[in-house]
Amino acid sequence: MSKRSKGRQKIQMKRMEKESNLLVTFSKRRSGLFKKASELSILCGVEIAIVVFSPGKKVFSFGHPSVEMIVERFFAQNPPPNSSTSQLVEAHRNANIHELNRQLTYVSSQVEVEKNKGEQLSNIRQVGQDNHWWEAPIESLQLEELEQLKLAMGMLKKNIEEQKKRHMAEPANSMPIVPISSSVGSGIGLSMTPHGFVLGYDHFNR
Amino acid sequence: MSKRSKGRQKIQMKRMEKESNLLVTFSKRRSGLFKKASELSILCGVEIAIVVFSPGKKVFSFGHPSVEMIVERFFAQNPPPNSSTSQLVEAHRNANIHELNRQLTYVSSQVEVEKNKGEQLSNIRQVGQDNHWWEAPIESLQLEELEQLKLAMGMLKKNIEEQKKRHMAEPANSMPIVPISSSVGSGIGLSMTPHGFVLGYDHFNR
DNA sequence: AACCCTATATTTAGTGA
DNA sequence: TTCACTAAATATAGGGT
Repeated sequence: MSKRSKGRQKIQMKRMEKESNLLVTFSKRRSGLFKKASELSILCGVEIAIVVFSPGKKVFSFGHPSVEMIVERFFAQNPPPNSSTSQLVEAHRNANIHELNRQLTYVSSQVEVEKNKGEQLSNIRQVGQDNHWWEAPIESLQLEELEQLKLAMGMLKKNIEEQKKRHMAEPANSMPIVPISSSVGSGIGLSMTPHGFVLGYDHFNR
Repeated sequence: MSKRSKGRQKIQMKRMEKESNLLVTFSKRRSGLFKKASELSILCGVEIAIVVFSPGKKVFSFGHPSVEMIVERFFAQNPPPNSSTSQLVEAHRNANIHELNRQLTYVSSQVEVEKNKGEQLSNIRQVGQDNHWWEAPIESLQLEELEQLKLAMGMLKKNIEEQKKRHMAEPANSMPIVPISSSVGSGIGLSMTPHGFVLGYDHFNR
């Protein structure tokens, strides 16, 4: 009970040996990667999409505003040679699911608004019953609500994950899910910095 | 000169105010994000693609094996039976699952931030911890936002249920993970590659 | 804008429950 | 498999050049 951990250890940058650790690491890092992407998106107000195939060949994605939108943008700038892809995107755009997407986006925006309000929140007051929570100053209660929301989100997410898993994914096998994605753009850019490796010309000017 | 630096400072999770800092931050974080992606790819031997639009609207991408390939794989997993329409619809459904997942990830991260902020901001008010609104209606809480969320989630789940029914056999594809490549912009081609970037960058070491 | 530095903020490998 | 924890490894604001 004294030394319970040796702390984080340095690892070689090569494929992990132990499959078990690999799986755990994948999960942790994927999560961290998505978080970073989310932060980048928020902090800089930019669009980003990520698509990852897990060791089990399942697919995971992150996108803001959405993977589809980014794909569309991509193609809008640089029409793809292969039309099958664009067809998919096209079809997707017209899909009925748009409604659902819209709703989630809406909820998301609401949370965002709430966040900002909460920031300047230190003491407050009323919430007219007629006021929409996001339009009127909110009180501390919201923090609890957010707390609940967070919890609920986690639960629902887990639920979805569960359903997804039950249906497709599976024991040591594949059974991929097929989503959307992106491709090349026309811009130029890409300039890995730190120590070299700059290509392209990104003159961040507006 | 005593203190040349205050060290890393904590920042709010919201769009950065100062455009100048935003640009610098974007550059740094994009770089970090790509590095993380690269590590994930190497450590776990998985495929991943990222596309980001800079504040200046230029495109940056990372991909292993390449963004294009991953995109293709995305759509290629399920070979077209015949009707392009059904295929598209099918792909669309699958895509939706991930998109939703992605949305949840995003919103959750936002809520998380606010939650933490809220914790240190107040302890006022306590909602019955055992009172889970999604399991039983709560009286004192007029959570319109949660209502919205729940509604959206409900639809989401319903939608997934449907997809499940429609979704069945799907040959697991394998597709070996190939070496490198990835490209940026229309022909420029340079890119970040997990196994060493083709342009000398000291294999991510500090 | 790209880098360098430094003091912190975050992330995460390894372990145990 | 999912959490929780801890300490070491990294990532990065902020400030200079």
